Amino acid sequence: MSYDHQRIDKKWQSAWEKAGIFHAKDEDSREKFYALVEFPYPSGAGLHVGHPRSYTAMDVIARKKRMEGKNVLFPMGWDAFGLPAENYAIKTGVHPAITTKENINTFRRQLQSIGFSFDWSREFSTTDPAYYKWTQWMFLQFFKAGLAYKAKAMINWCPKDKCGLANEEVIGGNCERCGTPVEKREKEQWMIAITKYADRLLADLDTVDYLPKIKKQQQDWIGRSEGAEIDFDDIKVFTTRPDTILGATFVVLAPEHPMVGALTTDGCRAEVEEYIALVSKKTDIERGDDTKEKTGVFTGSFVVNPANNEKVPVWIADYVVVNYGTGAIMAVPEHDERDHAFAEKYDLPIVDRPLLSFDEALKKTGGRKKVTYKLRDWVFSRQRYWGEPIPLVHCEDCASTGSAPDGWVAVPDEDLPVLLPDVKKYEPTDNGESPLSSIKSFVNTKCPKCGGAATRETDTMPNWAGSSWYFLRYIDPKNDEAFASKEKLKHWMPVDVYNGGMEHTTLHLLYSRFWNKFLFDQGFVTTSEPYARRHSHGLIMADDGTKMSKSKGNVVNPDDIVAEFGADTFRMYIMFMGPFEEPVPWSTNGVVGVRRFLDRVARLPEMIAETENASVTKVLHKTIAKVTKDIDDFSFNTAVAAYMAFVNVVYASGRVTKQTVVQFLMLLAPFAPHLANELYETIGGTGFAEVQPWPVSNATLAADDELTIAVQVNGKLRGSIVVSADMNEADLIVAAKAEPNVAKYVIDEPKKTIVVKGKIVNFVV
RNA sequence: GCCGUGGUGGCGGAAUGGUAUACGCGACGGACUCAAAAUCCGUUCCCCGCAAGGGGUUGAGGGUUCGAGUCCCUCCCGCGGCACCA
Repeated sequence: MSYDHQRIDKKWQSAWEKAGIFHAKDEDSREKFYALVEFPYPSGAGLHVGHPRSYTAMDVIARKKRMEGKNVLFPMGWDAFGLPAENYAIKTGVHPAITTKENINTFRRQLQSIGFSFDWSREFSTTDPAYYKWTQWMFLQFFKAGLAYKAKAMINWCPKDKCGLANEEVIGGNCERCGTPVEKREKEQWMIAITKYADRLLADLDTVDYLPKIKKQQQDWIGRSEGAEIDFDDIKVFTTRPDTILGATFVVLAPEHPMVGALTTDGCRAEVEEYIALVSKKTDIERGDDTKEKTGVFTGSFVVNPANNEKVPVWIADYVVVNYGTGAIMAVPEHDERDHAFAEKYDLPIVDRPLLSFDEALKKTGGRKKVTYKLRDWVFSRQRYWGEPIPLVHCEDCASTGSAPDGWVAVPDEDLPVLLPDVKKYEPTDNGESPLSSIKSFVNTKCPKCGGAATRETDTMPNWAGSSWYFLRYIDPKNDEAFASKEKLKHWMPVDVYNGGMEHTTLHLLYSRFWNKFLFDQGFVTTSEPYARRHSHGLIMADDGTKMSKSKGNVVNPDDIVAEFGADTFRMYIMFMGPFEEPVPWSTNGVVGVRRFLDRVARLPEMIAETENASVTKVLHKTIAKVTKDIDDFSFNTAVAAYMAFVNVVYASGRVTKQTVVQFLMLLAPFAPHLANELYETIGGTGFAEVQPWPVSNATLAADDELTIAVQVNGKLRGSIVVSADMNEADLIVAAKAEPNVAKYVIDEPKKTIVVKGKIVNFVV
């Protein structure tokens, strides 16, 4: 009998839905377990095979935890603000809300067809006004705490998306979304002071269980370095090597440094202005290219090196960046490669002077210890339509009376959400204004504070806003009084295991940790860290090892695999294809292999007998132990291999007891839940597999009574002997020596005999 | 350039310092069949050998160890992150 996957998949999916067995209960005496996957952006292309890799892994874990008696929360929702829906609207005129709704329906249908055990009763989208009401409310908490501020700053600007970007959204000098090289633009932007949390975001990594590479990447991104700030007259420089200060023969400012104008002498002004104009035209990539020759220009001014009172010239060069340290450096050509190259090119002195100690240098110069971070504040404004409106009003009157500093007034809580208005045109503008700015009825409003005429902020939030706190909303998704009740937060947080892509390590993962910490400080959430454990999955590549892409036409659609081979085959193959953290190529042949395995499983009921070989019982208990451990370790591929090995043993033996089959089906249920339920029902089981207890390995039954011991001579394998497991060491050595082939090599008494229990006897002769 | 990570059959991959190549794919052979498919059973790292057995093999070269895919050193290649961050 080969199994009819289409019938079975549907049957059990609707049975689960009807019984509501995946609904997490807020009041429950069982221990809670919160399993989280990154919620998807519901794109028009539908689900990609990459999505289910993460979802299947966490579904396996969630299903196992339920069988182990945990109260599991495993939710799903939609991160639906973002550019593709907006760009589609520009092309077709269809409102993003409509496309988003359609795409969500497609995604939901696809996810349900794979049989994920999500609690659909908690589903929401970040674009729901009932949700973004709280995103806006949280932004106002940042604003009220002084952490959200509007500032004129050089920001990253994507000329294609016509939108400002956060530093985290610039990948290798290119726009994270579209790959276009970013430009620098000076713009007034809402910023959030994530840098105030730099030290805690770094230090608290010690309190969480993240993959080491994830921690490392966050540490590098935060980029803490200890050094000193030292005054060369009015110029403050930052250095990690104050000990080298006697060799500092010039000072370099970044071209954007505020003191450049004042320091430039009339004689040098034309040249300096020309240089600054030249630099401002460069993209980040051009400027960051350290293989190119360094360029710079002399300001005409000199300052005093406080360590030796020597006059040193002040230069401007774009190898110094304005927003790190103080934007100014002391150049020590003798100790720094870059300074050396620059000094050689412009014929500046290179001197070898003795080193001071760190403290000596500070004392001599009046310098201060200083810690600097590479992390920058979060650029939070976007000049696009399809995002949460920033809930602030600008009032000139309040600005002039001083009742609202800079005139920015928060929209009162009772007026939230500030709804996204309908527009006719979605096009972003070249002048960097949001499309919302052309809607008079939205822009013109009354000041909540003084009642006078005022205008709304027209920038929207980045798509990272809604995803920064969604894990909190799942806990209490229908609450209208708060984003989530304190009691429920206390019950469910933190997330026990969170899986997602490495590409979010310095974006979503960092932002949401920060966001949660802020809410914690304000007393709104109960844990300082949102995720106790973080894991990540590798990309699924096309069968030729390249990235799947629509343009190459090598994208695998999960629908096709589910329809042809069944949901369980799809799930198990995705888990079997390779180590979970590594990128792996898709192989349709591999899918066929897993389907063959499930066909073999489907025939197990035909082999049921009154008794079974001891080898079958033994391998069952070994398999239970291995699979249990492998799932906990995210080692899903070897768990699947263990299932296959078990079935191979049963086939070789030809018979198996019903009891063993039931145990095996329960063990299989997290990976292949539809087939496990069907077969369980076929052999007379009652109730869902999902509510059966997780099988327990019996160590006595799993133990071997006979062992194969490898016998080595000088570390080289010369034979093997089968002995009873309880044989003592002396007898074992005698038996090993007696092995005929070994005896040829071991004639005299061995110099040394090494016995590795249960594995090896090694004679050194 | 710096940091991290990896390199194992024809392919995807497995292996707490202890029998390298589990499991799957592919290939080959057999059974079943009028035949094919499906299924079931075998074989499948390389070399020598009828066999017993022997030799070699985890990117290259050294080392530590009774024993190294695993640990250490040097080098080569792939992937990821950061990238003039002072």
